[in-house]
Amino acid sequence: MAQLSDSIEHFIKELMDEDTQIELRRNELAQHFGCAPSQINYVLATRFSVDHGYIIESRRGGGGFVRIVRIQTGGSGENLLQSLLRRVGNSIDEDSACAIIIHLLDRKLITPREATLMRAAISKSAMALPISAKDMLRAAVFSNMLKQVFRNLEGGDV
Amino acid sequence: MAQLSDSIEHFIKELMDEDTQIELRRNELAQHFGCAPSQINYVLATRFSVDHGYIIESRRGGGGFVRIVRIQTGGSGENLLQSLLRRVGNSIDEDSACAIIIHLLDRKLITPREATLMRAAISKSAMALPISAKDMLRAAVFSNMLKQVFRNLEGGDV
DNA sequence: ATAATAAAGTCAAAGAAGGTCAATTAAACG
DNA sequence: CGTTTAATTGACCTTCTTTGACTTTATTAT
Repeated sequence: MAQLSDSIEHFIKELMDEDTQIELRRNELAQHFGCAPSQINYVLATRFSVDHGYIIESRRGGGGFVRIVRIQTGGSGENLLQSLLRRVGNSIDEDSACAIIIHLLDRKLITPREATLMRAAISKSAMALPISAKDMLRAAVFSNMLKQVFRNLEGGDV
Repeated sequence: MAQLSDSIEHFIKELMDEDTQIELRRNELAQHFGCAPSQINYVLATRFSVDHGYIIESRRGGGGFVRIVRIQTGGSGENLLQSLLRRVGNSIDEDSACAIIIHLLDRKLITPREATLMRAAISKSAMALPISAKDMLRAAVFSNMLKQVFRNLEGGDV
């Protein structure tokens, strides 16, 4: 984790901790890490995207800010499943799927072990077959796992 | 054992020693041995394959790395994984796969939640795609999950 | 209003890794 | 020997990160 981007990501997540929302100054943060301000945008784009379960809002000009909002489940978890399934659709690439997994992990809906298991199931190498529609296949497998996760939430048995 | 590949293999195994996991810079290593970087890939592919009990992960770009993970060193686990992988081969039907999952569960190698997750990933409906070779696909996905299970992921980062 | 200033955003290019593959060379085997 | 297998190399590819020049938008002072 020697990368700047990773450090910044970590720093922000520390800051948020329990809170579902924080505001920060892009330039300050950049200065704190001794990097170009646009570096912050990069981190936000790659680690705090909607796929990751965050929404970014901001304002320019004097007194500007960047607000990072962690998307709320809406309680039951049912809504989340639905929106995730919609996001997956019938085709999804590996990175986007990983982002969703990380989100589930962030939300403590799955354990780290489960996260790695899910990643293993949808990884490129798992899809390494003589077929072209890998993303479609991944979507099918992944959707099924997602449904299972949310079924598990309701204390199901095997 | 004058071969370059053998030296590199040996060097890496020395490095790992007790640890079940190390990270290294491909280019550094190549430089250290005065060889082409792709030589490292060759060594990894031929001496640190899953059959040999290792899993390779990597990341490109700045701060990139190659991670070598030794699967379940010692114990009876190693043989189990290997025999399971052999059993799966490159094609397996749903029932056989389920049998394996139940076996893992019995042995407490996976949790009930993980079991359901695995079943979800390889179920008929997950494979419901316009492709004929469902069993082959299932084998690929399932093998990947098995390897994951047997990985030592105490420091489970995702 | 207008100009100056203070943010943040965009995008493309450069840099920093690792990956792939095919061609050559060296070893091992029959 | 000739042939098959293993090792080595190099050219080219893909992915991720970092930076910087330029743009847009908001606030504040004139």
